[in-house]
Amino acid sequence: MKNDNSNLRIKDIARMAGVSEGTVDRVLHKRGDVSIKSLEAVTKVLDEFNYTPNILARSLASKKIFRFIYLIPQNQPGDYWSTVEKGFEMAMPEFAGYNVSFEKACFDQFDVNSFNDVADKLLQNLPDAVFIAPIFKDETLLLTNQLSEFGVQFSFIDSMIEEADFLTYYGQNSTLSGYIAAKFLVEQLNTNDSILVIRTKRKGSVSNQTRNRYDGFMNYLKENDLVSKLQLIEAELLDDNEASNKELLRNLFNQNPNLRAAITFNSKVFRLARKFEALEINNVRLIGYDLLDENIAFLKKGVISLLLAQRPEKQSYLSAKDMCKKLIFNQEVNKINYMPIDILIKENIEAFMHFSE
Amino acid sequence: MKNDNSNLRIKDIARMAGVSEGTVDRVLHKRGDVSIKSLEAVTKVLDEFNYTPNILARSLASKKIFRFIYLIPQNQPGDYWSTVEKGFEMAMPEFAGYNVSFEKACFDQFDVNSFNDVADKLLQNLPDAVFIAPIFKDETLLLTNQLSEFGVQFSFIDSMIEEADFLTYYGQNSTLSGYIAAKFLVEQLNTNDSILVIRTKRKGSVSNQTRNRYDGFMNYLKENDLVSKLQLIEAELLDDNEASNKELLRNLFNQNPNLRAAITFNSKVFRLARKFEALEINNVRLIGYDLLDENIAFLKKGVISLLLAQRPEKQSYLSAKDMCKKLIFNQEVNKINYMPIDILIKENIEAFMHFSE
DNA sequence: TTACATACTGTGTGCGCACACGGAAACAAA
DNA sequence: TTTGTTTCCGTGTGCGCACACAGTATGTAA
Repeated sequence: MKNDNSNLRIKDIARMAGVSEGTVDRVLHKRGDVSIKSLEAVTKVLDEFNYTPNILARSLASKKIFRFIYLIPQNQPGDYWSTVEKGFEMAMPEFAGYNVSFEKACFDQFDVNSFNDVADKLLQNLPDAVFIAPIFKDETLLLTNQLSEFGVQFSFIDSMIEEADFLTYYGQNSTLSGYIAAKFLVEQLNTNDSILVIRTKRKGSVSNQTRNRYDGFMNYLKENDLVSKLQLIEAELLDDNEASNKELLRNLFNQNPNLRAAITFNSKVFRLARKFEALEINNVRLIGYDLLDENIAFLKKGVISLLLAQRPEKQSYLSAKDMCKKLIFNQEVNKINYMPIDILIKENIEAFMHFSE
Repeated sequence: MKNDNSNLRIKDIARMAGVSEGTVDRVLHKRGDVSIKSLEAVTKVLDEFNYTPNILARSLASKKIFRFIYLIPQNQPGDYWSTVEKGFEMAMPEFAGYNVSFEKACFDQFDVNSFNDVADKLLQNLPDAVFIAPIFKDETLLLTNQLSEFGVQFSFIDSMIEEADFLTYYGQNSTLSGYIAAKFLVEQLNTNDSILVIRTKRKGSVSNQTRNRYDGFMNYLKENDLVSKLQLIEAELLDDNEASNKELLRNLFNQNPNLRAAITFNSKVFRLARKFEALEINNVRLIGYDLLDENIAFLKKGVISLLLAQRPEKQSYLSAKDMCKKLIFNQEVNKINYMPIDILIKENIEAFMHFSE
């Protein structure tokens, strides 16, 4: 290719190839009805000048409407998945001009049937692209295989299934984020101090993310030979019994005066913080994950020392943007994208939140 | 306004207002030659249906080319200002379709005359928008006053001049970033430990940013009553004498066995790190600013413990984007935007860098 | 020969908008 | 009356592209 002359038009290509604009159009859109001779002539000129269509004109003239659907867990304002949804909502107005429409399809993350239901409905009315949070691995794979078969592009957010032929993945390196949490948690501890590790099972299942974070956490302790020097106390809180949870914590702290740090690997550290506040537990370093409204409030108050975050709204926004790049702008995109692991403390949370709009 | 019917066209507005498309066009562009009666009729319909033009069609039909110019210090690959420039370069292809062209105008940040030269040249051939890093306050104000007079929009990056009538500012809260640096630096120190504070004057001047960071740093120490408990050792490195700098450091460390932490407030902490490496100084917590290539390398090696960053490439990119929002998409933008203060350590730098592309 | 299918190609129209141009209408001056 | 001026308004064209449609050329069968 000679140069990136981007103001070259179909008309110019046609003239140079010695054919009409219609023929060039047929080549560009692989519509057929073109003789081999013409095809070669056009392709040659196209390559030589590295023709790129004017996206504005294309979108203006085209009647094609792109249907994008996102499959994520049902959510409430302020929780994790609502932030993910916000990212898609940010993308909507930006790409509306290019005839992209977004549809939402939520499922119950604790009910695989609800996932299958929306998956079935989706397959009956195929969209142009799908974004999936693959909570249910096997069922998701079933869906994505079908999508591949029909030539429908799809992307993963939050976590990924390596076997599937997805366009992009945006998510966090959870193991690493557990590792980092450990580093900050033990920083100021002395030998024989204790760490409280809270593991909440929700409806009997532990998510991949949560498990990976725990593994990363333990890796750090092992690598730095801290397992023997620090005492690890693992406890499990019940999802629905606030009173007994509080009692449990009270006892734990009474029995372990050296308890100086606490961590939980799901996004609900605010529940722990709430208890800490109620029990007037100070001098305990508390670290958690994700920027839920309630987590942020406790971080600002100083009950939570540090939060690790992963910009969930960017995950969805960039997924959508990449899909447009691929389908509309015909650009290449990067397949696997690990989000930065943001370290948030009382002092930098304000600017961080404000910046994300 | 009734609704946000965005697929309403000029033709529809014209019909509803009982005038021709040309008249609607004249109203939209304030081109005059419209009777009061028509003006009112059109304005009424426009408001009622909250008409928004189709940006794609507008850009396609319009022959206007937007000239954006950015005024930043001359830079070398890998240094701070080159990252700022990268942000503008990222914006270029994204907005090229909308007929936006970017021009670069660099000056010597230690020579006010060079700034005045480019400012003069700029005024002789007025662009549509200007982005300025206001290194020289008074001279910048002289320029921006002229720009305001001619109705040329301008934005500040890195730092701002409050008196000027700028469109946006993107930059860091430097005082806060100094405060946070102090928090992380003293975290693991004991009473009577010493902190080395390196202050490099470049060509006799200290930038606002650097001074603010220092102030924030001292604020933290005062607020936490550490000034008396920790010993502060201030030293000044020379810009051009590596050998004597090394000697100076060697002596400092010999004389102060309690030296456990070091910090410098400009972006060149790698120079300090280099000396630390050469002198085989370990066990000293070193904190610095900004993600220069060399800083990152020392962070990964463990010589630098922590870097505070401010996403300079986002500052310029978002400035450019906001300018387009204002001038082309006719959207409102937020005036003052503090960047997040990113906390980078060995473990999370990789994903952070990769993510920023 | 005509009729008709096949293979390919060029032209025309419209997407929504910007903008030039040529007018009409009303009125004043000659 | 004619001529000119001012004020206002509608129409036509083109931006680069997608796509429908009407062709032309050639071959094949009746």
